[in-house]
Amino acid sequence: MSSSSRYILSAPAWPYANGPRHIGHVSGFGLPCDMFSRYQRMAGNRVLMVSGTDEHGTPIQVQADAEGVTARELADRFNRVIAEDLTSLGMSYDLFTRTTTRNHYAVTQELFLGLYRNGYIFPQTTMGAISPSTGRTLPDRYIEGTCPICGYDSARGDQCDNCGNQLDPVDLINPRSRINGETPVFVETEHFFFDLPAFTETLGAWLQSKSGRWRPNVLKFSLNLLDDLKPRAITRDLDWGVPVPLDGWRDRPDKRIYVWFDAVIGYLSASIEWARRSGDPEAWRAWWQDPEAGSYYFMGKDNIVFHAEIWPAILFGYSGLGDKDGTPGSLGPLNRPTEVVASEYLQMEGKKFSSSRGVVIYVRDFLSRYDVDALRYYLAVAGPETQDTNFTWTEFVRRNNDELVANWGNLVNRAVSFAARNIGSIPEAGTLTEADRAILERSRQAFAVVAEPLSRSRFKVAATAAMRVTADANKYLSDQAPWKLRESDPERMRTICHVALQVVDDAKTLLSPFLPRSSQRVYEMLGGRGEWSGMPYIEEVDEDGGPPYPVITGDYDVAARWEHQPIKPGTPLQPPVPLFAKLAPSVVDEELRRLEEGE
RNA sequence: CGCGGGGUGGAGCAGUUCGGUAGCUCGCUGGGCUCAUAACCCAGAGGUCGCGGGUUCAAAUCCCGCCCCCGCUACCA
Repeated sequence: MSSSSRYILSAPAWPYANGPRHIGHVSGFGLPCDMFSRYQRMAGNRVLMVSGTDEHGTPIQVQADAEGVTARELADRFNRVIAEDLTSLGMSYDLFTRTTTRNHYAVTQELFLGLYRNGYIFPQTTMGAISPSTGRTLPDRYIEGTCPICGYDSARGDQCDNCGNQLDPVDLINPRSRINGETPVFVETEHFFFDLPAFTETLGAWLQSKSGRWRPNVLKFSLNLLDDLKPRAITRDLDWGVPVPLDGWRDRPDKRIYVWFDAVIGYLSASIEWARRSGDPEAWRAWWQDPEAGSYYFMGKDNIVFHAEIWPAILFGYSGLGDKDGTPGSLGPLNRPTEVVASEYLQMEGKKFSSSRGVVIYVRDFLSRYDVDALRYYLAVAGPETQDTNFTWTEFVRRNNDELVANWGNLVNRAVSFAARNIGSIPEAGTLTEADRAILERSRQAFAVVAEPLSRSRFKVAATAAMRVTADANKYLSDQAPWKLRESDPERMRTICHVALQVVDDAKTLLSPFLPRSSQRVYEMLGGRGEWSGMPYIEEVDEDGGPPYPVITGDYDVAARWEHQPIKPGTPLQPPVPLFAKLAPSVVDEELRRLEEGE
């Protein structure tokens, strides 16, 4: 490991365990984080990428009730489904766990206590809606009724869709539960509140210091939120969740910590779980307490408030750094996010993704028909990086055929098959011409050119820059036309092949963060052995003999390095199998028909 | 209403922070090549940068006003 090696925490948002993942989900939190992490590892940094399924909260309880299973059973099911989805995408998690582990409960309670002791959490009695049949909190968004302002009869508990006014569910006329139609009762209930206003100054200064680094939309949005910070209830009347770790509360079956408070703590608890599984229980500290360590959080834009406001506030408060000061909890002070990387939304053929309306393509279905790297490429170059973008099958087929296949796949194919047929192995380079030196120099410089945007999560620019190398190489081959030199100048032909294969090798390195699977194949084509791109796998684990559960993990200490590596003359070459499959135009119609049938 | 994002040749986008008459990946037209998954290479056509004002020697880029699209509200990132 080089002396410039940094500890990098890669923190992709925790998918909610209420169904399989579709490509809109993974376009925001998943694949961007994996591309970033793979690059950082190749650049020699110590990456820890942790996440898991977020399994608490009312929506899972409601869905479980509807299916006649327990919340735990529902969470178990989708935890496994989601772990499989993410593994098949090649998401290089060091640990993908879940929020229903004993470890997570303990860490969540520790952070709650740290904040409580520092005065950032306080109890307060409020009026809350309760479902009379279950006794559970009925969140505002599950209540509807007649708007007291305009008389619209399907106003939601928090806002009227008709007149746009903000509402309080207590004021609704004829309030009813959206879950089962019953009339909610409003009762006095005691809850714990997180004192967000106590972090206004701290968060403001912290956010200001990120100016120029973060994506402007994230920063602007976050700064705006500061004007109106209110204490936030972080417990609910519910039995599905992490118990409140205070005397008189600990054993109550009807009070639990709010799902969003415990979900963000997952980043820390998963790091601690990873450390314990790795054999050094203290190993997590390098990523959370080393002042030089970086932490990068990836999510969709709807999660900005939790990652740029609430989670930093929790970390400040636990570290004793809010407006009320305090002392760090027993884990010690914890690093705040270096950057919150939020994506916009992916649309599906011009519509919002909707599983119930069938406007959706699930990861599993997608990958059963198409190459994972084709999806990764599409989302790298056309994903919702700074604005909403539209996934269309036409565009997917086009990107796959005209860019991935025609440009990169074809370059590999023509370069390797020509050399294999005419030479049989990687040839030595003879005397280099001006053109040879130019293309080699360009591909070598590309490492810095691509690294710069990649390290700033500008994937579109980075992937395009990497693809430019393959276009240059295609041009080089056409200009040099080695096929004309078979008889007249075999020596020159061999040099050209050497140069072309070297650039192919460089390009496969440059494309590895985006296309790990195909880069592995090119690596093998050119004589590489063992693992170039580390791939995740699922492992069954338990906690001290407790119930088993699947985690995603992997060994990513592999051959891939972010650097030009000289190819080895003499390495035998075989005529290659095409790297990517060209898609028939009929794919568009087939998929659009599937979409229509789903609706 | 408010907040955020966007409106650039046929498509998808970059450029707007620190103004100097427009770029990328494709498509299209014509030509070339034949190593390669009819892939590759060259040339060309195609844009008054949403609309209207303003500042300036000069604006896609700064200022003012307006229009339209998307999201922040929904089982859903």
